[in-house]
Parts: sequence; C-alpha cells; structure tokens
Amino acid sequence: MGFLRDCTIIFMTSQRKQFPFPEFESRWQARWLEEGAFRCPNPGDPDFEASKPKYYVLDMFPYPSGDGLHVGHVEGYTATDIIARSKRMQGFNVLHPMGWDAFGLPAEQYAIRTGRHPRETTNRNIANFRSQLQSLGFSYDWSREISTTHPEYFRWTQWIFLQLYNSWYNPDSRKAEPISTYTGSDPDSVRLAYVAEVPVNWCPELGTVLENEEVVDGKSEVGGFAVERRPLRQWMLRITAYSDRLLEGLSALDWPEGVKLLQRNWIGRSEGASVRFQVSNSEFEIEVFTTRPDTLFGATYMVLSPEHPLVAKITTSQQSEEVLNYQKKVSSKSDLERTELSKEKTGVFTGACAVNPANGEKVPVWIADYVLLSYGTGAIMAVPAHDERDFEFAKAFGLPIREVVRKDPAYTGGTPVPPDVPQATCFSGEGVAVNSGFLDGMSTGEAKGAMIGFLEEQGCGLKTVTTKLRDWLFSRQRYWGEPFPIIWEEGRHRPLAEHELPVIQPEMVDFKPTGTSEPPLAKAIEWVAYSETARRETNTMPQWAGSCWYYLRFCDSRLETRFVGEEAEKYWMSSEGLGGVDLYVGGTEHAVLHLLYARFWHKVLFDLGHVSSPEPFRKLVNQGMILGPDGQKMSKSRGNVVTPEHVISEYGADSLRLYEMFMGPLEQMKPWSMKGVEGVYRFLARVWRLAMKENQEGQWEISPDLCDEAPTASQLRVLHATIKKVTDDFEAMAFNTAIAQLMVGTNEFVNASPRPVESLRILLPLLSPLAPHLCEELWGILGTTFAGFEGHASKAPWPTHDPGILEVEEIELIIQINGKLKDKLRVGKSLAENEVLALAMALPKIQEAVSGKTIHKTILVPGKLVNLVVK
RNA sequence: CGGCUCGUGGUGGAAUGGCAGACACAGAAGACUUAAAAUCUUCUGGGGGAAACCCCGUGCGGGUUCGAGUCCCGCCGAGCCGACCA
Repeated sequence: MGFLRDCTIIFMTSQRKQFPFPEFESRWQARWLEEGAFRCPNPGDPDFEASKPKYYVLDMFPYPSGDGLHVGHVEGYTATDIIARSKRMQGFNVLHPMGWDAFGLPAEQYAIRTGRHPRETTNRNIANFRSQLQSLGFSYDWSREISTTHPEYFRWTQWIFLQLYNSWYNPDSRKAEPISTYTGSDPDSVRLAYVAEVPVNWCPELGTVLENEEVVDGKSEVGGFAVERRPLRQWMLRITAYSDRLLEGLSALDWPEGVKLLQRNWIGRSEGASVRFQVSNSEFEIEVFTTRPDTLFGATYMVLSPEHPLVAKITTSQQSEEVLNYQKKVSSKSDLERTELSKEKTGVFTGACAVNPANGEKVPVWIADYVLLSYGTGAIMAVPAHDERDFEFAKAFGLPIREVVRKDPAYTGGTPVPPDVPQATCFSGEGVAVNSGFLDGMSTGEAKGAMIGFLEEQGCGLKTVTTKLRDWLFSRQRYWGEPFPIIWEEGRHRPLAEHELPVIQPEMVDFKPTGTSEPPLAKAIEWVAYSETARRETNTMPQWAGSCWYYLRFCDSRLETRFVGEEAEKYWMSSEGLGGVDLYVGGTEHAVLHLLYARFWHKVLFDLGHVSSPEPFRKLVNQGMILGPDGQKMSKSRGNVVTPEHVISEYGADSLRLYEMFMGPLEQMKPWSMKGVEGVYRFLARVWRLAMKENQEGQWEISPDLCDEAPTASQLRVLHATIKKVTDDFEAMAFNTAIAQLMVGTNEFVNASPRPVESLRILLPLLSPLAPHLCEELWGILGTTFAGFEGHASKAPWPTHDPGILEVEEIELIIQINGKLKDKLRVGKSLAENEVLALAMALPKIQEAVSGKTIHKTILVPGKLVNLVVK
C-alpha cells in the first residue's frame, strides 16, 4: 500500500510540464531583482530620460496580514502590472511602486497575546508578502518600497499632522492657511487638527477602548462583551471644512460613477433652513434644520433627540420621571437595536411647548430616538403630513396631521382645505402650498424661498446648508500606530518642532490595555515625561493616516530632507488638467473612507503649497472580487481559499496572471475555476511550441518549422488585427478580450509549416505584459538564431499596426428585410450605393421575400448593411 | 426601506443601436498511441428537416427606432452598499 501511494506521489509531482516554466520563471524573477530591471529614475538622476512622457500607475498598497495573499488579492496588481509593462514598452517613464500599510490591529493583538513586539510580526508578514508578489513577476520598482511603520516614513506622517495642526480653513479664501493668518482670539478653535470630547467605544469588561472594527452588533468582537459609548478627549481633523470642495472636486475625476455617488452621499450635503422656535414660558429656543421650510405651517409638534442638552432644561416636573426613564432606556440600546426597532416609533412628551414662528401656534415638544443628536441640530420640527417618520410618530401618539402641500400641480389655491384631518397616507413630494397663509398657491420651490425670506426678516431663521459628513476622529488608544508630535503642558497642547521628528513609540514589553481609558503608551512613564512639566500625547493615529499620503512618498521615497522632493512631486503628480496619479486600482471597500481622507489631506497640502495638483487620483478603477470555486467569498472558514503558490507550482506565474485577466471584465465579480487556469496554460504551451519543439532526447530546441520568410497576406492581416485589438483593449483595460485576440493570433500559426518567425516578433511583445516570463525566455532563445529579437521582450518596442494591411478589397454586407437578417452579399469596397442596392435586390432570397409586397423604405449603412422595409 | 450594479448557451464570458454566443471551459466523436496522458481535427443555444434550409431565442411586460442583448418606462430576481440624515 505504502509503496503504491509513494509511487503515485512521485509520478504526480515529477510529471513533466508542457513547457519548462518552473525553471525559467524563477530564473527571470531573480534576474529582474538583481539587475533592478524596473528601477525608474527620477528627474535629476543620471539615467533619467526627460524626453519621455510619464505615467504613474498605483495599487492600493496592502495590509500585510499573517494569512498571506490569495488569488483574489493579486487581480488588481496583475492589471496594473500589465499597464505598467505596456506603457514602458510604449515609451513612457513609468512609476510603479509597492509598499506596506503595516500599522494595525492584528499585529498589536498578537503582541498582547504573546508579548512579542508588533514590529517582529509586521516584518515577518512584509517579507512573506514581498516574496509572494515577487513570485508573480510584478515589475515594481522595489528600490522605492516603503512601510508606514518605518520611522523614516512616519516622521513625515507626523510632519503632515503638524501642517494640519498649524493651519486653519479660511472661509473667505476657501482654503487652508497658516494659523498665523487667523486674527480671532482663540486659534485652537479653528485649527484643522483640534481636541474635543467625543464618545468612544468603551468596553468595561475588557477595560479598553475599542475600534469600530472591533465592535460587532454592539458587542466586543473578542469575548462578546457589552460596549458603551463614553466621552473621551480626542484629536479631530476638521474635514467638514472641506466638504464643499471635496464634493465639487468629484465631477472632474475619471472615477466610477458609483464611487463618486458614494462619496456624494457620504458627504450628504443638503440645503434648507435653520429655524428657531421659542420655548413657551422660558428663555430657551430650539433650533431645527429642515430641507422643507415650505412646510413650516404644517409643523404640529417638535422632537428633540433624547441626548439633546435642552431636554433637561425644558422638561416639566410632571413629565421628568417619564423622560428620564426613556433617556435611560435609549442609552442602553445598542446602535443595532436602535435601528432594528426602527419600525416602531417610541418617544415621550416633555411637557413643554414651543411657538411655531410661522403662525404663532403652540406645539408640543417631544423626545424620541428617531431624532439623532449627530445630525443637523439634534432637533426637528415635525411635519407629519409630509414626512414618513413624523407621520408614523404622529399616528402612534395621536398628534395632529395637517396637510400643507397638495400633490395636484393644477391646484392654485383658493379652495378651502379642511385642516388637521387624519390622513391615510403621507405625501413627501413637491407640489403646491395649501393651509399655509402667505405661501398658499406657491409651488414647493417658490414657497421654500418665500419662507426663508420671511424667517430671515423675522430674525428667527436662516438659509442653511448641512452635511452628513462629521469631523474625523483621528486618535486611537493603541500602541502600534504613529504617535502624535504633541506635548501637553499646564493643560494645553503644543506642537513639537520639526527637528524633533520622528516621535518613535517607546520600546515596551507589555502591550496590554491599561484597564482605564488611558492608551497603552501612558504606561511608558519615562517616554511620556517630555520634561519636568510637559508630557507627551499618548494617543496614536488611526491606520488611515499612513495611507493618506503614501502615493506622494513613492515619488521620492528615500529623501531625508522633505516628505517628497519638489521636483519629483511635480514630475510624477502633475500632468495636463487635474494631475495626480494617472491610474489607481483597488477594491470598492475603500470607495469612501480612504479615498475621501486622502483627498482631504491632499487638498490641505495643495492649499499650503506643498503639492502641485488639486486632486491625488485622476483615474480610479475598482477591480471586482474573485470568489472561490463554489461561488462564495473566499475565506479560511469556508475552506475555499486558492493561494497563488498552489497555482504557480502547478501552472506557473504566467498562467496565473493570464487567467486572472481572462476570467472576465476587471470590475466584475467572478468565481475561480481551475479548469479555466488549465485553458490559459494550454494556450501558453501553444505559444511555447510556436517557437520550440521537443527533440528525441526530450530537450526543447528551436522549432525547425520556424523560418524567416514573410507571412502570407491573411497571416499578416491577423497579426495586425491583433496589434490593434490588443493595443486598444489594454488602453480600455479590457484584458479578457485582448487575450482572446492573442489566442486567435496564435492559433493562426499553430499548424503553419513553414512558420514565419515574424509572428513571434509581433505576438511576443504583445503578450509580454501578460506573460512576461515566457516571452522573455522565448525572446532570448530566438535571439540566438533570428534577427529582430535584440535585448529583452519587456523592453521591446510596442508593435504598431499598419491600417493599410487591415483594409480589405471586398466587404460583406448583411441584407435585412424589416430589420431581420435574410442574406449576405460580398461587394467591392467602393461600389456605389445604387449598385449595392441593385445587387441586393437581385438576390434570390430577397426577390422571394419582397415579391408581391411594397418596399416602403430602404436603409443603407455604407460598409455595413442594407435594410428593406416592406409591407 | 432606500441607493448602486447586474440578469446572454451546461459554465466563465463576447457583441461603436446593425450577422447574438468571439475566445475559453465542460461535453461528444475521430486521429495519433500496445495503452493512457498530452497533442491535433470536427461537432456542441433550442425546435423542425435526410439535406439545402426554416422557425424560436439575451429574466418578464410595454415603449422609442428601418433595426434593441444594447436606449427609455414598469415589474421580477440576484449581489453589494447605506441605513430613521429631518
């Protein structure tokens, strides 16, 4: 038994591959690394070629996790590598870098469990990721490799934080300016980086603050303990100052419309009015925001968020017990419960009333958890007839519902409408104002303007714009992140000087949470003590920080004197129009946060004159997810993970790359299939055998079928059609159809004998960005015998097609009757229209089809078709 | 509940508004081989026909158009995202 099984294993593993990729792939990879084959010089470097245009193609750099890469992760990297390689061949200076977004929770959690420093885990994972990527033959300029965890990198992350800290957004110039230009009394109140008390996720059981990612369904991911919100002093970034510019900037970007929409919705700009309601018998006012000031006459009650500070002040003594109970109930609900129970509206009356400024009516003030403290003013005027949520609430608590907007656009006012009738439905659209005093008869648009005018005149309201976007909570209670370059002294913060950077985390052995809301760095007593009176900030920055500007560092990643060299930044980041990275490829999971944060930082740096383009990423492409062979998302727990190592050992890196691109459109989600890999593997073997033949001894030698004679006219036409199709498809990133055409081009020559070597002079450079190892190898071998294979396939000039060769003398027209195909007709290219028509009419099938019928119309699309409309 | 994306053979997919199914996978038959693997050749949307060929067909129902897989409206289904945003 044992013997048999061993034999089988030996047989399987030593099975001869269809072409010797195991040998040549690793050989070329080693050589590319040794020679620094894809190092790309900067302006000022001795080998820099200023005459070439530039192209900056960027991947979203990975978080080097302990699990390593699976085949889904490398799809985007393969696509950018093909673009990088083909652009290089087309004469561009190509910047194609790779690095590591290596701060993050898993390394810290591992450190807490084992006591090993997170740096160890991180470095080990980086080494693994690097070798995985190198085993795919990606043409990165490894001399520019960066890690966000490296002090020489994060000193500049800290430096950029200081730029934010030391500047403010001037609403008049609509840009960031040095804080010294601020003339107000309290500069700390306008800095782009500021301190505020905001709620964080606090888990009493674990004695630690948790990241949002560590909280699942209101419970800690580890242990499943309850998590509550607790206010804590935090660093914030004033991204809301940029909401208009972040919104406006989107339209010019060559990004998927879906991503732009996500960002627009995330920013959530809405125009309306803020309205102040006087609370009856008190000095308090309730300010609300509404997008529908035209419905103010229909506001029959008000709602405050349960957490609203006014609640305690206005609640009457009779109602206070009920209000306190409700507040308690709400605060113990997790976010999930609060949204899950959204169908059932709850709330209590405060006992207070407010005055509707439009009609002077007294309306009751309620509290309810369907009003959120974090949006608008945390209070609303409720118009139940024209807002679904208010409608449901009013029905539940028997509050009056007054119609103030008529759906019927023909209604022009005049007809009396009975007020305060309970209605079956709620109308939230636009129409004509009714029951609304001076607004009656106006369209919703007119009424909005008229009401805002009235409110501003009365001094109890203003035209206002609100956004959903909140300021960015920028501090984390973690060890493994960038420390802040900030010192606290006598309760006040101040920045460190530039020469004091980088601020490096102290060496620690105990990474456990402190058990209080203090970050772990607080335990490093000596490090914290900056001087006798001053202490260091102990929070660290979130993982987003490093990824907000890494694309800039890649332009000049070894520079020690500046975050990026001015000349290098200008060269790589500017181009006609917007400028920025020419192509950025990554997953949709970063559609909002990373891309919005990076745009924000970039705009600040732009305002302060540190970068030359207003936007960081000119063109963005999202690759689709690759699913497991079972059509499910790849995951360890499902056991459907396919690793690059597995595919490479069986079929080679070129097959893996080619299959990833052949599966379907890049942006689309698609399932993995090993049978599909075999298909492209067979194709690569056919390309190999185009050039090579196995002799009696089992050695590969140049095929005796190859000859240096000219291809036939039809072979030449296929070759040039392939050049055109592959060139166009690469430009459109339609790699699957480019590969299909390369298969057509190859199949044309598979059985040709003699076989013109010109086929390989053209096909190998076209295939080289997709399957670089194979092409490099064959190019080298053919160069020993044939002319035209000088140098390397990866540096070969990109073939250009001759339109003359693609022109044909005869074209095939399709002949339709009433738009349906009936026959085909071959005619001379330049035959006159009437002659074409005459020939078409003469076809027996057409004769038959039109006999006894009248031809009403004739459509003739030159070079394409004839369509006869008959009856 | 809302938004976005997408529905094409047994499968992945192709098709500037103009021949639906390129290119592959799987399947069938054949060639080579002692045999297998590999390779090569042919067939492969459905129905009818001996064949030439004919009819039907891109989730469903309408519309625009000489002509719709493609554009517009409504529905059904799948996936992703956001969720009481005033």
